[in-house]
Amino acid sequence: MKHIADSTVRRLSAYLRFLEDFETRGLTTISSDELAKRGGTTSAQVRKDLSFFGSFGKRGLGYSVPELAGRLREILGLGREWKVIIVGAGKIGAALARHHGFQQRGFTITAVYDADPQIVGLDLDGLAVRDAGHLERDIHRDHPDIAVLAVPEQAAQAVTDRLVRAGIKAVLNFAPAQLQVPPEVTVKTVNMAMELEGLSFALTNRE
Amino acid sequence: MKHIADSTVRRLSAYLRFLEDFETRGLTTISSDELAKRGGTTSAQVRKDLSFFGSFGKRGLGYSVPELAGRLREILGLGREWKVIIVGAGKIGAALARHHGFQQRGFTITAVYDADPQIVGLDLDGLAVRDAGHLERDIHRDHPDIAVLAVPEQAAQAVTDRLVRAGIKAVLNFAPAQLQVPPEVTVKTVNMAMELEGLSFALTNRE
DNA sequence: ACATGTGAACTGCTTCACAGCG
DNA sequence: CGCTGTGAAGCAGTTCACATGT
Repeated sequence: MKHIADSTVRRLSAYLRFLEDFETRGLTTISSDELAKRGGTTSAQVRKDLSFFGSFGKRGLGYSVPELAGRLREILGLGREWKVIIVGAGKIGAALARHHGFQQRGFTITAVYDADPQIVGLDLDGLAVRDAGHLERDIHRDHPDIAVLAVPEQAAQAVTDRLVRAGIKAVLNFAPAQLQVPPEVTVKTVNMAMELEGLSFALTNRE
Repeated sequence: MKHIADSTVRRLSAYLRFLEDFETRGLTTISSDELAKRGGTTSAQVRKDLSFFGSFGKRGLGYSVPELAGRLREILGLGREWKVIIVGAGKIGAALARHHGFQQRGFTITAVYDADPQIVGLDLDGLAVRDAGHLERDIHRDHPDIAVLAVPEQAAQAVTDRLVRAGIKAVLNFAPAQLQVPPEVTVKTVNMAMELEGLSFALTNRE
């Protein structure tokens, strides 16, 4: 398949959210222009984004809401359950483990790990924190698809190396570190410090 | 000033992190190439990024670590304290309030708000959760610089409108919503659901 | 008539390559 | 000589504009 830009995937994800909203409101068709307005983009952008994957619309009419939503779920790989493990049960890891919003879209948290004996064994809304020493064993047994990394900066690369060696192919990284991974592994990094500094820059340099 | 790309600012932020690491290790000079390797980019990119703001290096030698770190702090606006309020003290908001990592770089959490009477008054590591009804009054009195939005999706736009009307110029948004704000307000959105879907897409469509 | 789908034009970020200077 | 600083070239993502289909 032709390479799809990251920005395109993010917009597809946004379109799906809007379509689900329209779906619950009982609307059956939508135009690229309406979709664009909700997503803060342009109708041409919407049509171009969708065109990478086929022709889903009817000329002169627009798109069928349920059909397009279905196609987007397919494209984004949301037609199945993804097993997610959380590594690091500190403040952020624990908050994510307790956050039940992911379940909705098919992301199931199957385990939470920590290296601190004080934390191992704690209950997080029904999930017992496991010993990080068992990561490899558990990954070989349970085959989780995605690892959420919420460990301290200094541990991030070492833990990532272990996850990759054990077969993990997708990592959502909350540590403020630039992770090195082989090309077959996908990493998305959420760096709150960086975002705050981006705001600091904007506040400082606005004219 | 010439417009600076978002990607450039994010890299500057990363360079600063590496420089601080070098600083603590006592190194005094660094080349664009070393900086590039740590940041997963190229030396030309590093030099181009810096060139927007001046000429900080010595030809044939590289950059002075403390000097460049200082210049980057200046550029990013980190030479001062930024007052940050957190709106929404649910799982994510509370975790952020307790996360002391922000303090390090000059971001001080001055208040936390929630609309739920069950939550108002709770103590989060020394910060009492305030009633969201007092947002406007407090903003006029305390002049916070940045608002972190950690409220449910349905409330996100309405709360943003209140913040903007009260004078907030920078928002870090954790709600899965596309916020509408006037041009003088900067918004950065962290959308974990979208990141997970990006990983789902990558896992589904890798060849 | 109306909205899609798509080459072509455009914009802007990244990479190249080399002149300039310590 | 080595590494920076920077125009020029290259490339990728966005926008334009219109032919196409209903």
